[in-house]
Amino acid sequence: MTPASDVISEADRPLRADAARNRELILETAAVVFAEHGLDAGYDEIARRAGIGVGTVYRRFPERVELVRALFRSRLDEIAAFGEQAVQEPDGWAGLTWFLERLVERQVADRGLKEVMAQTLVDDQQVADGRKRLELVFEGLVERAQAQGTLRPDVRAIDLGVQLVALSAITTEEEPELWRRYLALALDGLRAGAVTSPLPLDAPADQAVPELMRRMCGR
Amino acid sequence: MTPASDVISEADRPLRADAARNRELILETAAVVFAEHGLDAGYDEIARRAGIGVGTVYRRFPERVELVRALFRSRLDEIAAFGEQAVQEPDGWAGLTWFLERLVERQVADRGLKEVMAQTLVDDQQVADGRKRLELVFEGLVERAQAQGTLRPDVRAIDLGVQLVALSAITTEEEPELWRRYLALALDGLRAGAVTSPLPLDAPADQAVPELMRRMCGR
DNA sequence: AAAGAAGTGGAAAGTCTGCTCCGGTTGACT
DNA sequence: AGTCAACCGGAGCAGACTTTCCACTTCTTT
Repeated sequence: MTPASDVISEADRPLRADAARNRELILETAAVVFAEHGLDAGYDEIARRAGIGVGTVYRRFPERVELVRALFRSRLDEIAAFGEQAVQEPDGWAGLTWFLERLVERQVADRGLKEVMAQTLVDDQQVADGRKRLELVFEGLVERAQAQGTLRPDVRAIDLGVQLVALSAITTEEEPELWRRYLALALDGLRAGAVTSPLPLDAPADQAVPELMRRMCGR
Repeated sequence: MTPASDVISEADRPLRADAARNRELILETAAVVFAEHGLDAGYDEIARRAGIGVGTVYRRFPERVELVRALFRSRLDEIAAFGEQAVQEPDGWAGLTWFLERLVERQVADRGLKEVMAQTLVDDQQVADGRKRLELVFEGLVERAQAQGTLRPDVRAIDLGVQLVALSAITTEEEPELWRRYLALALDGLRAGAVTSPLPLDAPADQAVPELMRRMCGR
């Protein structure tokens, strides 16, 4: 059908100056809108706030996933970097709790980020890599704190992930920091000294996690 | 305009046999549908499953709240009864945890119930009374366990309510009981012995609770 | 500066969802 | 049994949201 050269040139051709400008504008605006309304905010909201037509948004990002990818590829690495920073702290418990606080702070401030971290709308290599990196650093922190005897030995990193997503729903307009109270309670239950009896179920299997996270984010 | 007698007779007139039958059918079906999809499930879903027309549902319950009221008035009392049963147990901690388990079980099984308990769609005296009764019995259980020195003294009943709603989102098709693991973790953080440092914030103020609950139920 | 390719805006078409309305049916009452 | 008000079903209307389309503008190239 179409010669291969056409396909390549079509994909690689640089955007026209005004189109490139608009692309940036869309990304900036979408970052704000997604943070407020989550990943399925309307395109017209983005267009309106950016002061451009809806058509322009659809032309640049015909698939919503593309927009999401473009926005969150770097964000996940940014978050993982916090984890690597937390490893610097010699006290495993202190490092872990510091990391958890940073994570919830981010998720509370950005609903879109929360949804991306909770596995919704994935299927991108780079996003998957970012999340994988995050998982690894998370597991490292957990295992270290357990080795130091401060974190209870019967939890896995995914348990903390689940609690994190649950916690990040605990905010209000008037009391935006409320989650900190419940994080403190949860942390007191995670200390090695808090163990009373074996946990009644195993941590969720890997393949169950995506559906779980989707549910926790409100369908 | 209309004579007063007309208004009265209109309100009091008993339903025709077929209409009464359908009303029951709607209630039965709505109980199932609300349990599955939450309080804003579509009326057509209810109609379809009941094998009747949408119009019939709308005619009988023009306002959704009326349907919700009719369904949940008794349910809340039923739940409060669990609390009163829990008081029988002399060990305050055992009674409280037993009660919490019953609550989450119910909320996980019935999304509509969860939303009603979480203060959404209220403004009915009887529903408000039911919730009030529930609150009181809850506070009683909390205070008793604190007096017995098993529950940490720095939490209030509303804290348990918040954690409960958060926990009841933790379910999956394949692992419906998963919430039990996280309830166990939360409980370990609620024991008197788990206190490490003062909680960083106060429990949410009463007037902040409705918005909080609404957010936690997914908008 | 002229030509044409690329990009734009927003009106209009398409979709989805909640609700109403009315021709036809059923049950209650005499 | 006949009359009529109450009730039924579901086609279809209204409004919100999503997506496409194209006449017009802007940029790039020669």
